[in-house]
Amino acid sequence: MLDIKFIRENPDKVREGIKNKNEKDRLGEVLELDQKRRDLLTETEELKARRNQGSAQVAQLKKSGGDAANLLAEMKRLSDQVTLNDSIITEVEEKLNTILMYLPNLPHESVPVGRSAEDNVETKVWVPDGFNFESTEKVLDHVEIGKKLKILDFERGAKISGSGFPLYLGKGATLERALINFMLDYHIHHHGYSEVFPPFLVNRESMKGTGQLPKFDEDMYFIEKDDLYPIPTAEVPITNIHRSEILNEADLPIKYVGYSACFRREAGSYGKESKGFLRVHQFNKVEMVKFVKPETSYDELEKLVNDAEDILRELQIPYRLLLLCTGDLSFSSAKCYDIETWSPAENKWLESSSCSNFENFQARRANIRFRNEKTKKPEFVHTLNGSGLATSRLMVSILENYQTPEGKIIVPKVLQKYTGFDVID
RNA sequence: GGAGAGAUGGCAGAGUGGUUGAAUGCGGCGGUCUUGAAAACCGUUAAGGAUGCAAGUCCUUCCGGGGUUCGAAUCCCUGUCUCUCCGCCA
Repeated sequence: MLDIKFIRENPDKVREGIKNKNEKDRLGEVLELDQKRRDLLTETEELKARRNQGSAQVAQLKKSGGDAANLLAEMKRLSDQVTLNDSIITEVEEKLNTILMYLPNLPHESVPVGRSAEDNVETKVWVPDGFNFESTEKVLDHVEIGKKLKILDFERGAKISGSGFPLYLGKGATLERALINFMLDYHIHHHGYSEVFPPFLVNRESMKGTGQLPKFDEDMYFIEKDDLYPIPTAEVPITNIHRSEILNEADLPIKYVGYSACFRREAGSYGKESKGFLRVHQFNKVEMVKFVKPETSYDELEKLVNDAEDILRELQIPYRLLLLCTGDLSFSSAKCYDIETWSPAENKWLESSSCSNFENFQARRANIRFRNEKTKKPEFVHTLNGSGLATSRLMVSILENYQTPEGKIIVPKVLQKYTGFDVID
């Protein structure tokens, strides 16, 4: 959520940011409602002040045994007016708030302006020693090799739940588990994150806090009976750990890493793009979340990206880094890097991680603050998060990049102590 | 799922309709004393909003929502959460 004061004072900046994000501009309505609200408040608060004075007078009169009948009648009228005004104010505030909740975060000035994914900027490509994009070796895609080695079974997953719910079998299941454990351990021991294991179902407030609601209701699974949402990412429960709290400045930055299953409806996607792991309703992800002081958040973003890259370098998976342009930036984020891993069979890059700085957009929604030691006043923190990483697309890259000509899979060296085997055949 | 108890400031904990935004204690901050520190003593210490150049003034908030009343932390309804007991259960 954007600061209404900032909007009021910088309407042009806000307008430009919204436009660059290809979002709908409802600034006129916002400014109008804001003005209306303030006018009503001023008027009503004056009435309330009079009511408070009157009430004190009544108390005084009663104590001294005087007659308060006339005063009480006048007070009644006053009070009715206040009640009426309050209900109008509530109405105006609700309207204003609804629009504000649908306004996107503004892009940071360092983000390239662009319309779509075409305009994203590739900032880095990393490949293991001896890697060659032009390799002519025949590689089975992850669905074929998964079936052949009996480690992935998309058909039976579909039978159990529906399409997009992968079933891992045997060494495939072990490899998935190993990958998750490796990534968690690495972030905990090499990057200083503390581990959390969050709930996978969250309430409405949590979903609003991180920005999934109200705008993206259609993308979420929802359990109506209990009013709970299966999480689309661990970002939601982990960021909400500190909802409505005032943190100690000395404790910042706070860095959490946690695993969760992620549930996404992915309504409207179909065809080739959704084959196998490429687009699924349930996948596994290790997520990093940071709460930081505002002036450090862009440095923290660079570190966050590097933490995610470390995993790929350890796994020896080719990847590239994209700086997203304004038009491809998500609703809540001010700046975002995507990390894409290489799929030789698809002959393209697959998004495996997304690392974002939300500045205080989420902190405002979720009311997450810290007490500034100098001013003694609470201020909003900046929140960041990044996948470190999602296993599904990463698994595609592993199964394809570690394939031998005979159709076996070599287990990446760093995962071997987690799997207990070094080859899948 | 059933029965009961509870939710108050950073923490603990008073307060059952009228200067209670809230006693008291702890903690924090500033000061006195001290060579320094501790102790003791004194003072200070919530958040959000409206208005104003500012000083300030005013409004709201005692888990959330609704109600009664001139006036609600306090009374009524409702939701959520916590605790205790019973039931069920990985």
